[in-house]
Amino acid sequence: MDDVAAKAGVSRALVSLVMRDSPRVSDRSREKVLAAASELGYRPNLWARSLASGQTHTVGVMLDDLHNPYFTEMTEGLAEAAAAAGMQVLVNSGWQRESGQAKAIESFLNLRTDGIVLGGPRLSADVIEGFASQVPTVSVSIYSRSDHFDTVSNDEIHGANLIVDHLVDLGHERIAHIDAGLAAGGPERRSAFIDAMMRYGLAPIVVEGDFNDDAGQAATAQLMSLRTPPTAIFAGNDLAATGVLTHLNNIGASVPGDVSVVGYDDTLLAGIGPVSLTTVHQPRQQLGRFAMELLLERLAGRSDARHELIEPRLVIRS
Amino acid sequence: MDDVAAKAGVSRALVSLVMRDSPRVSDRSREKVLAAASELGYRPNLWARSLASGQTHTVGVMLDDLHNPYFTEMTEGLAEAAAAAGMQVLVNSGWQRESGQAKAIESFLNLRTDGIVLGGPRLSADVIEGFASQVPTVSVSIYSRSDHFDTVSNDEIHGANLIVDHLVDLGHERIAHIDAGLAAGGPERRSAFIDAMMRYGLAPIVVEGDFNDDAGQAATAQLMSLRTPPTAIFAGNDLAATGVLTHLNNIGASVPGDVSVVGYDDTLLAGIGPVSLTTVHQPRQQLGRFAMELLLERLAGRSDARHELIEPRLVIRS
DNA sequence: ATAGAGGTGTAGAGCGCTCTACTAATCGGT
DNA sequence: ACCGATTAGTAGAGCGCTCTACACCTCTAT
Repeated sequence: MDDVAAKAGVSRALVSLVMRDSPRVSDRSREKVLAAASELGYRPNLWARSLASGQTHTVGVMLDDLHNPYFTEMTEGLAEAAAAAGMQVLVNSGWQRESGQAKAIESFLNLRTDGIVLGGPRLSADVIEGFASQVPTVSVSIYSRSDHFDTVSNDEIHGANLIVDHLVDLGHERIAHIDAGLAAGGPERRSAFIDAMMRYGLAPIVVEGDFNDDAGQAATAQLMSLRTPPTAIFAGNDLAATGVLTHLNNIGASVPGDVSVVGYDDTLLAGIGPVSLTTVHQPRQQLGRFAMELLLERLAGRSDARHELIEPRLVIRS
Repeated sequence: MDDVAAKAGVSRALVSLVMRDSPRVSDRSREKVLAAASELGYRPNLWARSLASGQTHTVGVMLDDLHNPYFTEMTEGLAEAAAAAGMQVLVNSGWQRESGQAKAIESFLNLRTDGIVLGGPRLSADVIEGFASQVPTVSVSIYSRSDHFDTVSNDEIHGANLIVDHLVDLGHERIAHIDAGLAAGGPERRSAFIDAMMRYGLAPIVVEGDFNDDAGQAATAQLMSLRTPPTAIFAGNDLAATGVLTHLNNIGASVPGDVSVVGYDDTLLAGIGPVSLTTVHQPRQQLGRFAMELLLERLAGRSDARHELIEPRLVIRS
């Protein structure tokens, strides 16, 4: 910066102003500085800038699992919104473990990121509040009523109801749900399913599963070996639903002829021709954009917590 | 840091040493400092540290497309290796455009990351060399013989040959390839496809596409409207192949009955039961780990370029 | 002619660390 | 009793920026 200032015959402070697009610089000086800078190959050091200004212009994004398209698509929306606001995105994986998540967050705190976004936290609200007081924090996909951090989540109850309504409309009475244990959204979807079924006076059939293909297959094998197998299966998410399809395909059952199958999330998978899965759409990229908006509001001064619930919608396929 | 030093009754320099786990500190002082630090809730500012030390301990990872599981899985392997080496990973998307990639890299340069990893660069070797001289750079999935940056790539020629051999073995003669323009691996796959077809004395049918679902659908629509449509389609990657499947499904063509479809990459999508796509497997996480290793070697002082080629294998599905 | 306003530019003290060079204390070994 | 080596700790000058306070110049209105 000193070299550029010397070459342009101005002060270091002026170079700083030019680099930050300040309007307080005359066109003549601006040009001189820009010319000197490009000639010397000068580029401002963003970290030194952060140190001096106290703002890092970075957001730390902790993802439970980089492997899960749900989170990466959310991050995509978030990154877009961040870029528009002139912010960097720092991604850390929590490796599907609580300890990994804690480590990821610790490193964001040390880096003094301007904000933290949690994608599928496995941490209790207490723990989150612990650092949310130090840095604006938004939790995505896990609902909470905390006063200290914002949340953006899907209305799981509504989503599960959409599915049950749809299946009942089609005339189904023996509807089974493959749950997802404690994974993000799993418990809510299960209990909403049970409630909805009870409301219709139908027996809620629930088997244990997880958010992956294998679990879907195994659970379907169990369900189809019942004395009276279900006529419809609501899988915990799309990945599990494809497992359902695979098993049904293996035993020669037709879909939706013999059994109806519904997924959840409307990931890329559901839309593929031969899969064509009816599912609940969650606007993942929008979720990410929303999270970024909340963060920006916090940075702009808002101090009360906001909890956004996003309305899902049913995508009817075959 | 001053407060901690005062509280512990030592100098600021000693606090610095303790925070960096220096062996040059007595156990007694170490305990005093640690106690004072935790009492005051002190945590070192990693950016100030970077400024002073000249090392940022971050790697910038530019991904052509966050949406593509190929890249995120690669990043997963890379992030793991980075964490093991005590480095942060900064992820930026290039939004599938050359200009987006340039912007992403620009920001890494401004941040002075210790290294840059390019996941599927759409930039020419010249451009890459331009910044590779300033910061250690590894390009993943695009082969190059440059002396100025390292590459980790898949043996695309071998992969494309595996596919053509397989399809010819199945008796196909009208085989079409949907290419991926200049996207990572695209040109290599296309030219290897053409060579392999020529070797069999078969006419290489090539249409233009890209590494996404839409491009796959559009290209398939073109192919199927030919007077004599191909009996087999080799898509540039799995994502494009799912587009192929979707279109074929829409027009009522059966796979593999009417048309055989082959993808590339063996992503998550290919393994799904109802998709069951024959494809070429690339060890993506290993690719990422490899890239990180090369980067660490560079940081440790290696100055000659290394170009690693990874052998792919065919995964035969339906 | 003069004061005030607005537009440009500068000096210099930080931001929170690390690093080099140095001092002081301790430790065998002669 | 003295020496050099080792160990433990410190002072203070950076690292590359921003930011506050202030100086200077040119207008315009009185």
